[in-house]
Amino acid sequence: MSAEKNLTSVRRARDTGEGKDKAAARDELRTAILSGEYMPGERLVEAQLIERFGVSRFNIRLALQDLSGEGLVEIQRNRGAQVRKISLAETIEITQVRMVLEGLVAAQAAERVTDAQASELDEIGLLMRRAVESGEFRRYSDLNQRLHGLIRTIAGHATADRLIGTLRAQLARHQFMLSLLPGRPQTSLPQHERIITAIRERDPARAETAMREHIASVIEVLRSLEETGGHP
Amino acid sequence: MSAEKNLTSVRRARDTGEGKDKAAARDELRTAILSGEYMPGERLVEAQLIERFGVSRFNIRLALQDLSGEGLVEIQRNRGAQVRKISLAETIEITQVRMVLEGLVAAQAAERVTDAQASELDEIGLLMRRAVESGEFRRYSDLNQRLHGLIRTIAGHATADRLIGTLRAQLARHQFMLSLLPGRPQTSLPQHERIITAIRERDPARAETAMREHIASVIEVLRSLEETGGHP
DNA sequence: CGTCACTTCTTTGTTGACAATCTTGCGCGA
DNA sequence: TCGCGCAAGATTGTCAACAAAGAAGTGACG
Repeated sequence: MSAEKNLTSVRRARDTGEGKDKAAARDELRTAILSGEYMPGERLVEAQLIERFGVSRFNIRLALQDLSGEGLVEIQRNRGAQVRKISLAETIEITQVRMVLEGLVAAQAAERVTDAQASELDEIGLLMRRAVESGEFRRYSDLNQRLHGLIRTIAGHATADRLIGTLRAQLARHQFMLSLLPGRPQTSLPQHERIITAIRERDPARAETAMREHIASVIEVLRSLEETGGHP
Repeated sequence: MSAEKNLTSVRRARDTGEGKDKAAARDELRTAILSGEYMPGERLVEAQLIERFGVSRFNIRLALQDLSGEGLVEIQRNRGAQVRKISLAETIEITQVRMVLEGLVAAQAAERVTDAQASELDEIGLLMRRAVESGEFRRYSDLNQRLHGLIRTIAGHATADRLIGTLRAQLARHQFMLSLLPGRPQTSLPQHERIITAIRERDPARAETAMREHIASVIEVLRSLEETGGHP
């Protein structure tokens, strides 16, 4: 059962120059955490992870170390690792950082977008509108991710891209909840359309403003949760 | 000679909950890299580091792993670690990210500044003006760091703070060069004063704009270097 | 009945040896 | 002389056993 997995992981190890099993363990464990399989605060006992992933303890520890660097896991000396808890206050901070970073990326996307990419943006916008009109919220959420991802691709800003990726991962659980709040799609759809329009018209300043307003409205929601006592 | 060092590192290990020698090795190695003791591209051979820091190989590896996460070191499988080279293009990207992050921090500082902190800002501004007038560029550079640090303290934005710290570290060498460019202080002094004024008057939007203009002018300098072929 | 010290067990941290890989220097032949 | 393979050395990657720390259970004492 582990033969094929070993082969692929070895293959990738050759290509990327990473520890053969460490990378596999890290990726699988990250996926497990993001999918909610391990809850925040839950202890990650090395022996259990060894059994689950079939990887040596050495590589498990390296993987945990990596995820600690990504902010998904917290390691306490002699006390092991646990899934990091992220408070609502910290969620707001992270989203604020995402706001300015994605704003930067949107501006650069507006400077670099090609005609082909512009029509791709338009298409996503169209699909989003349809999804909202027909109440397909899950599909809308997927399109949302695809839109932000495409904008990041267009911008080609590796540094911002990497940071946004790790920040988004830390909020994976919260974002999921947010997109399901009542009225959210009706609020965010026009925001998304403004972002698309600004990038398509190659207007960096307006693209940045539109992106920031969009994420600022997410922060507003988070702040309101803070007051009504909606705990993480 | 290593007795006292071991004592302090053990002490800190207890307090922070980190590996006793790993943290020491990481900090010392980072300092060595930032001070230019190891040049970009230079190989960091584990055996040498063991001898230099008097730390076990295990902890040296952990330290290298950490610094890799900070972007100071690049690790290639079976080929060891080397000081990461940062191209001019990447320097620009990193500075762009710093621009938006420090802008965010400046805005939040304007919202939270106390009267005592406001006068401290004023004082730094005064000292900066004096330093420029008397041509003390080294002192001006120090005050520059102190100003940005104070703003970050006032803002109290842990997430942005941490990211800015790692980004600044990656550029440590370049920043040093930049502050010595002819005419730089005359350009940046009024920018700094505008930042101080905006924060003191508790105007977040203007504080953010001023900070971004300040760092944008750094990016302009970098872009000009890019064209004249001023290599990293 | 609660609490404190002690013991036991679980879990993590560290080390040294060994294996895999890369690099370097050498010799051979064209 | 130059290029090519091969072997020796250097360097990193991995593992399994051991040491140390923390957590949990136990029993005696107030």
